[in-house]
Amino acid sequence: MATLKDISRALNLSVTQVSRALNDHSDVNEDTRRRVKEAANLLKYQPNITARKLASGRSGMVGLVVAFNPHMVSDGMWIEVVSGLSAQFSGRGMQFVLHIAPEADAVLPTYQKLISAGSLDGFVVVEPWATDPRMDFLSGLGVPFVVHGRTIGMTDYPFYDIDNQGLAYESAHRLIASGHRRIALINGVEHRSYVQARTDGYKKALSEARLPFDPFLLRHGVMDAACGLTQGVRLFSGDGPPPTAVICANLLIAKGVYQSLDALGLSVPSDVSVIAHDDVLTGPLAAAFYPALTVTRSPLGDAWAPLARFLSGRIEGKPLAELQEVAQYEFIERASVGKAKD
Amino acid sequence: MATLKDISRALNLSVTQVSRALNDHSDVNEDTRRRVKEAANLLKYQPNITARKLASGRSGMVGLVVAFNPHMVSDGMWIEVVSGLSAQFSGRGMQFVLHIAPEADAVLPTYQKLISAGSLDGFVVVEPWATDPRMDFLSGLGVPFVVHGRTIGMTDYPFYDIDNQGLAYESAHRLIASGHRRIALINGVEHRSYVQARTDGYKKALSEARLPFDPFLLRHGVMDAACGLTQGVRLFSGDGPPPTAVICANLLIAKGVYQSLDALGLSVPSDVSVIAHDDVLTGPLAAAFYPALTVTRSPLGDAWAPLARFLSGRIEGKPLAELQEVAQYEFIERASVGKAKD
DNA sequence: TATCAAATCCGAAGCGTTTCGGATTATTGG
DNA sequence: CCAATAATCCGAAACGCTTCGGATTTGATA
Repeated sequence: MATLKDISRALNLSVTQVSRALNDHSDVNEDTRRRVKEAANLLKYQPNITARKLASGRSGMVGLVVAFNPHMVSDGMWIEVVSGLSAQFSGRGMQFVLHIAPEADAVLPTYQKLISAGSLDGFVVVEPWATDPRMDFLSGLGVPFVVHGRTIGMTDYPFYDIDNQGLAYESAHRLIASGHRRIALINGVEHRSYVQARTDGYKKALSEARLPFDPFLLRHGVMDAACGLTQGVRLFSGDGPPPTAVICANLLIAKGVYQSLDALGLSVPSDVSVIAHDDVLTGPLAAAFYPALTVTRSPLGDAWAPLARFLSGRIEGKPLAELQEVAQYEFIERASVGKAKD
Repeated sequence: MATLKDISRALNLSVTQVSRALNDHSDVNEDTRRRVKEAANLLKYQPNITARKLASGRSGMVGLVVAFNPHMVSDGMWIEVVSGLSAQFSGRGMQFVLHIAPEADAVLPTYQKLISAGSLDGFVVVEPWATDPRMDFLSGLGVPFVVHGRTIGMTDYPFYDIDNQGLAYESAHRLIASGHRRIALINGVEHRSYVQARTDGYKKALSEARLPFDPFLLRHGVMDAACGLTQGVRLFSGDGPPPTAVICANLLIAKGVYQSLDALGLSVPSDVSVIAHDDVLTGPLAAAFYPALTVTRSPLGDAWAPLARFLSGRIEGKPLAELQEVAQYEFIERASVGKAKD
């Protein structure tokens, strides 16, 4: 483990100058810089980020804190999030670590501990709620963070989000344009901000078309196939009059809905039209929809790069305006939407 | 963020003494210690682990480095591992973090980086191969680590393992005792050390009974239901003469095997006997086997506490003898094993 | 030639903690 | 009453890095 001192000794330079050379400061001779970097390579120098953090306040380490919940065991999305972010940050010479808090109540204290322990430079927070204490907490402490998604209302923090309201609006709007009057929305768990945003978009489309909002047609649940299946059954063979179209918050739900329709002897799109949102997760799902599924599409994987960029930007003190983005989705028309029968 | 200096000032003590008081050193007056701890609480003092690491070489942070592989996305076991370990370490006042390397080749360099960066005290390594470069690498650097499982042969490092050879041996032995002569083993991916150990136990039972080893009956694959299903089909409707019993490396495989037998019109245990190993994972699997499944049982969750204990023991320099354990499994006889027909 | 600015360098302080070596006081045994 | 011992305490150095303020050299400018 070579140190700055070793390099400085070898080159007959001061530790100061070696440090400045390696960190690309301006006041060091180009030739010196070259020699220093050469020597650093030769000696396999790796900066001690502990010492760096102590001296400069920056460690180059950022983290994600999530509460353990039993549901996540079966939900591979976590790995996707963590490895996506990990790759992006290590591409920027930073370290990304995951910390699992034992329960939801422990998240804020865990932040507190990690912060005052002084080992992390910032955090990324995922799956925000419509109103979320985490952002307030971190803001209050002045700790840099970036959010995947955003809260409703004022967002004075960096974030990357997709146009959830827009995609729900457009899905509903297109179905309405095809003559549908009873449109269901099978959404994620309530109070997640993106869930709420989609509900808003859905309602907006309804009200613009002067269609009534029927609570029977709005469903919440964890976004898996089981949810799609059960909600599908309830919608199409339940108490109320069934919808003629359904919007699914993701592909798994759509899969469940297809299964339920199959079981009930209903067919897509002649009996029921379906639109889903496609997060483009890796894994064995998707692809195999028949009839081919019309979707709004925005790859989850597109989020990691901007999230990493925004968080480092925040740490470096860039202005907020450069650190916020709401990405567009793509509307992909396939075969699962048809004219409403009446 | 109070520091030691703040406390020392408030109490008119030296920083040294405050540090020693908080760390339970011997040469500090009981009364002083009490006062110090009180003040620390009052000022919400949290030790700066960055500074601590720099001064003492210990940060109280340990980590797990795993290579990203697409398969893990669908495999919830990771969350289980990470959260189990996380809980145990935080119970010992330590931090546990996960670092995902972009690919298998990047694991060793990632260790290298994290080590010379000087932020972690040690590592836990999981899913060892029969011969595994990670242990050699870490040993060579003198970095503390603990292994979940162990390599074949000399193990001069702390580990927690279960008696894989024993459970495979006993499973095979019992089936042989019930008159079975053709016994299949659907095992995990080759070259994992626990997979190899189980193969060894299986072969040992065969050879003790003077039964031939038939490569047709030994299957390897990722340990999920799909594997159990396909291997089941191949075993029981494939080229070779089918077995009368099958040992499954975990419950998911067993589930797939049950499905395959069901599909082929074979029944348990009259046509085929089944024994599986039960890791007792949380999640929606298991439980629903009919007929009830005979298993060897050793909960994965039992591993986290000893692993954490062993790693901190290693860091504190405890002797190796106290830091190794191979846990016993339990044999649970249920309804899936019967006499062999002939 | 004197002056100034730019380029390049360095010493020293400081980040918050641990720890070594000793200092001070109180206690005990002879 | 003195020396030895135990109980408590403290100053200062160290960990490896960054950074502030200034020093030195060079070249251009007036």
